[in-house]
Amino acid sequence: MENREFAQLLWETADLMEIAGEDGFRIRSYRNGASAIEGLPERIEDILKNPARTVTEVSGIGKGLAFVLKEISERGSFERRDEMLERYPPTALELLRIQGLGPKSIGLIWNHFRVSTIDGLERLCREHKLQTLPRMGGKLEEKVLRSIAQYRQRAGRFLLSFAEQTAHELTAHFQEIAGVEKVTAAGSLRRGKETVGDVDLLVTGDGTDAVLDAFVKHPKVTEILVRGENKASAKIGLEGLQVDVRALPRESYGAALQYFTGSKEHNVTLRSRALKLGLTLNEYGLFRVSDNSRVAGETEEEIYAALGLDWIPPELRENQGEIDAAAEHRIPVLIEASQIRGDLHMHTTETDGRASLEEMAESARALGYEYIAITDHSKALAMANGLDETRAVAFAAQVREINRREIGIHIFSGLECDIKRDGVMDLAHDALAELDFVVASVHSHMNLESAEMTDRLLAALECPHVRALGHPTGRVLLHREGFSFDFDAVAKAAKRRGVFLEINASPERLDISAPLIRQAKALGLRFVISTDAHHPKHLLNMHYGVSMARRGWLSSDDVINTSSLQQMQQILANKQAS
DNA sequence: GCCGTTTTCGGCCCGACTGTTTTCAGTCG
Repeated sequence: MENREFAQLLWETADLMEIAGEDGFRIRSYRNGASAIEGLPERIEDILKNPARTVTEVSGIGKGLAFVLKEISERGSFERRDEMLERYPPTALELLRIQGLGPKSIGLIWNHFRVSTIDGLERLCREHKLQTLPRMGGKLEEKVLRSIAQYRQRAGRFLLSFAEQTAHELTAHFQEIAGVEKVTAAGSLRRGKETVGDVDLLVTGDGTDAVLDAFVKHPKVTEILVRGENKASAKIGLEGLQVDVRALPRESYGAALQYFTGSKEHNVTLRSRALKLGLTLNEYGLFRVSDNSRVAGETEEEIYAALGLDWIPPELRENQGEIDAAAEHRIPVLIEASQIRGDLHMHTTETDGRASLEEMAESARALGYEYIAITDHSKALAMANGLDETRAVAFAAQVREINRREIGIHIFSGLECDIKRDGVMDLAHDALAELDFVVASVHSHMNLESAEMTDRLLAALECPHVRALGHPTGRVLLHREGFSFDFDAVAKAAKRRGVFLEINASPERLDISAPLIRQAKALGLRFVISTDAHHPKHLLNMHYGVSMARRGWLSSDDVINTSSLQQMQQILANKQAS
């Protein structure tokens, strides 16, 4: 069983316990444990199996959770979870996604009406039965109905790229208002998370009231949720992305930025740390408990410093070891987008791309890149007119010819070669040998059993010409989970074979995720960040991949396409031993 | 349920806003 699955069971049990109205601190312990497991670079299962070790080594796992993890490993569930599922049907968890209802209300609704589904809840609202419960009224019924409609439309999350675009638009609009000083996006957008639930915009200056006004009157606003003195919330556009705009006094800008950047778990741990130092932290600043005097608040750096910590890059703020690392000056120097010197995965009109090789090369050169690899599809993707052996060999010759003309950027001949169902590469080895950079990817039969998929990937990695594993989990954000396989085994094989793991920067994929990046880095793997561009404008997606790499604690050394052209030529000339 | 340079017991993060109420619980971030 994978860490993600252990964590999932703890998360959902914690939610059910909250609905049952159990002790909040115990619930928090379950969530802390789940979070710790998700961020752990090693497999829980391995620790459990090793008699010389114990899972209580993991901070956040004590005797109680150790017992729970053992039980999960043995039979896939545990006593308290079973008990909770006897009291509440699992569909009740879905109700937590409906805005306006929390665990207390969901528990109450279940106890009174035995309703635990979205459809049932909708009926209660339409028949005005919800308002017969204490502290519930007609406005709540309306709000819940609206929330249900939106929930059904899009399950509440948005792609990072979409949220970023909305934030840019509003920021530009607000900055034209007189008196506005700073407009900054906080929240999961600032942390570079692959999907975003809502956008937080922080505004300072004298024009903040005008900003809140301009915001709620913005033509794209479809529903105003809150309009207070310091904060306004509204849904934007048909998609219903929620945007929160907060007006702040200048002296608490840093505190608010810190507070609203989150994550929630990071902040909780930070505030505990503050209390131990006799300080209290909120969105207005850091204060002494004894006399309420201000210690810090204008910048994030001074807040972290007052807590004895180095400044922590937003991408790391997930309460997964970054606070201890900051206390011990172990925060790595993270990779920056400006350090990327080439893009090693893109397509052209030769297969399913929208631009020619020359156009892609020219766009990459304009971005200041030193090199690119053209990696069109292989013949298994017939729909995309994938290359067969003859075309692949001819392509390699064509690229050698272009490079002789010195066009201002070096081109590596590449291929995104399909991994067939049985793990065999789509093109013959002697054709692959002609190419500089072969990316191996799965595009078919994604629903194999985990063991079969693992064998398939392991077999592909044995091909001596494979240099990178493309979009390793195959996930498509908000649409499709990644396929299941033994990541640990595959990563170890990739390490042994000298194969690089791709961090696919396409905003719909962002594959692999930060926890997997950390897990792979712990095994000593190196990475390549690639856009998988099918159009010149997609080359600009590189920074999303860099965000993922940063969330995975990577430095420039971990990523091969921060290398100079000369270094890259050496890396690619050095075929791995086999 | 976790944790310990004040603790093996007694703590455990903080505030704004809303709706339904007349003093506050629940939700949200």
